[in-house]
Amino acid sequence: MREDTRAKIQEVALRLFTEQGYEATSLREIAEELGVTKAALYYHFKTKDDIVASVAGDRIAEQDEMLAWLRSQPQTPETRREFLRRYADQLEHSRHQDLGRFLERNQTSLRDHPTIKAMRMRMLEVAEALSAPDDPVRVRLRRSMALFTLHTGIWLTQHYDLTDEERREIARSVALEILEGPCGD
Amino acid sequence: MREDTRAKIQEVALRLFTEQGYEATSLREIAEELGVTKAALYYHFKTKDDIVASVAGDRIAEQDEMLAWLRSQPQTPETRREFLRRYADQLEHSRHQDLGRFLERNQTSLRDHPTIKAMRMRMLEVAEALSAPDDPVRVRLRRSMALFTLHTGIWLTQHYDLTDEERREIARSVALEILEGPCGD
DNA sequence: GTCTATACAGCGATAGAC
DNA sequence: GTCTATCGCTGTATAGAC
Repeated sequence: MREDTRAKIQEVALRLFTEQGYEATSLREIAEELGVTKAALYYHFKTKDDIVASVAGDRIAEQDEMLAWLRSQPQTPETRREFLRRYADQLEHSRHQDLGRFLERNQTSLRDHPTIKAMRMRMLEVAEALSAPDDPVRVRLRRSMALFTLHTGIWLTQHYDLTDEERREIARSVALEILEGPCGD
Repeated sequence: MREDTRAKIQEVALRLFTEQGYEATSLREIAEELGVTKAALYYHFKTKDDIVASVAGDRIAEQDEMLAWLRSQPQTPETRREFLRRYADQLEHSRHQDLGRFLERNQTSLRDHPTIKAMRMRMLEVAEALSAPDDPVRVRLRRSMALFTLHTGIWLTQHYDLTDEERREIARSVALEILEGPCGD
């Protein structure tokens, strides 16, 4: 019963941070929802930031895995397409989507947070790894935007009457369109 | 001398909010940088949020203007291209770029702020107005991503050794590429 | 009109009792 | 492992000096 207090804190905190924002959510709120006091949270986590860091760790490992795979493959259009599909599949898992939504919505608050900095750096590395060293900047930018479409697309289509699966499918197909440029690079 | 205290507050506040985040910047910081007390700020602005609202007002008017122009034109590829160019030109003015960067980085903090809500709604309306009522969702999404490229592109290319003008030119050309899709819609 | 002085509740964080 | 009590700081508010 007491063993998973830590996990419950992570769960409640991530949900409230995503709904209301990181800074707008007080430790008192989190504690009250769990039926404990603020100070009890400080037994499990050193700081408020620390709650976030504990959740973000897994995601970094996955990004590193994706990056290693991408770099181990030959730089071909098919590799890039396959990477985008894998990336989209990863986003489907709701835990990542929750974490992703949280990070997207709390960029400023967490800008100087080391774990979050590491995650953003990985994101840029991934975007860069989609291009060869001699590709011009505009090609790099276009491919980065393809990656961003997977993240943004699901949010941008929220106000249409679609299922989540349809949203993902549309985001995926637009991302693939953008990836290789007009009339196939 | 005292007349432009208000303008100076807006200027300093917007800069600090952008650099450090909205919630992470205290009114004491802003006041100290201007050589006044916190309470002086409350003479000029009712609340902290109110400082933001006062800055965002101008931008909403401009968005409405852009929207009115776009809706008054025939829905052709050339209209859309021209709109993207005008939008990019507007972004060039540093005041808008500052405001844009600020908003981008403080989405959560300001989510429930009425003026900011109005701005985000305009942004989505603009993205929607790039498409006809019977365009499929994937075409709408692609065109929205073209618009976003103008905002994001300048940030994404920050770590290359380019002038601001080169960055804008690249963002503009990639946005135009994305706008009309593979092999020109 | 423009600002200072002062007060207040709530915040993240810490110390120490149980 | 959780509590109470407390710290310095925040945004907000008002009374009153000039």
